[in-house]
Amino acid sequence: MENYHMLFGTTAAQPSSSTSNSYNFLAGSSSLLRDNDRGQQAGHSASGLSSHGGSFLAELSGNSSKDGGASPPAASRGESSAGPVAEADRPAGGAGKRKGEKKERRPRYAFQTRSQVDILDDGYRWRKYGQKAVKNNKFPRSYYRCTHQGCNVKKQVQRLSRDEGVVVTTYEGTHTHPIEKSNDNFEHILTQMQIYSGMGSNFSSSHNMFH
DNA sequence: CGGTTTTGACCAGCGC
DNA sequence: GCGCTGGTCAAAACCG
Repeated sequence: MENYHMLFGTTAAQPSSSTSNSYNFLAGSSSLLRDNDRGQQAGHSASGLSSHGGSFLAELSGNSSKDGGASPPAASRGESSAGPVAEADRPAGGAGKRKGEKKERRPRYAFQTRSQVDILDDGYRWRKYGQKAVKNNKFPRSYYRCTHQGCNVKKQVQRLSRDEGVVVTTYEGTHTHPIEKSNDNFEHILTQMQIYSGMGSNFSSSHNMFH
């Protein structure tokens, strides 16, 4: 992930005005999504989408001061307070077992890529833990989590319905361990995708940036 | 066999 | 307060 950070580091690294300038290309994406919905859910579409994208961008670009650092990292996802008994009580499901854990905001980095494959090998190992169909997108969104112990990094991958070739990947959190694979591989994946960096006014493919 | 994906259900947040 | 939507869990299926 460090690689990504470096690659798109120009956005996040900006010391000043770090709020808005980062991820301008995401703004582009939101407009794309808006284009997608083709006006269904009139009245709801604009506000809903804008709010959706807005929060998305907000979380991405800056830390919301809403909670004000309320929760230190609980660090233990597997609280599993309920034993098998609860399972018997509730067949299939029981997702919301943990209670004490609050939402802690962690940095999120998102970008669009153009690729044929949803899952780009970024050097880390991911385990898929969910898949959900989102509104206004015919392609489902996939949720992945880093399999490394103690590493709570998550990422979600979604493909735009309009542009089948465009894949939006959102990373959440920071890896606390080195990459498993060599970085050469990363270079390899660049050859099969183009990164939309919408900063500035025109698109440029990462292809050119690195070669 | 171990790890990963699949898949339906549950839950929390938000809007109405 | 209800319903919709997105995010997560976990058992079962799947795959090397």
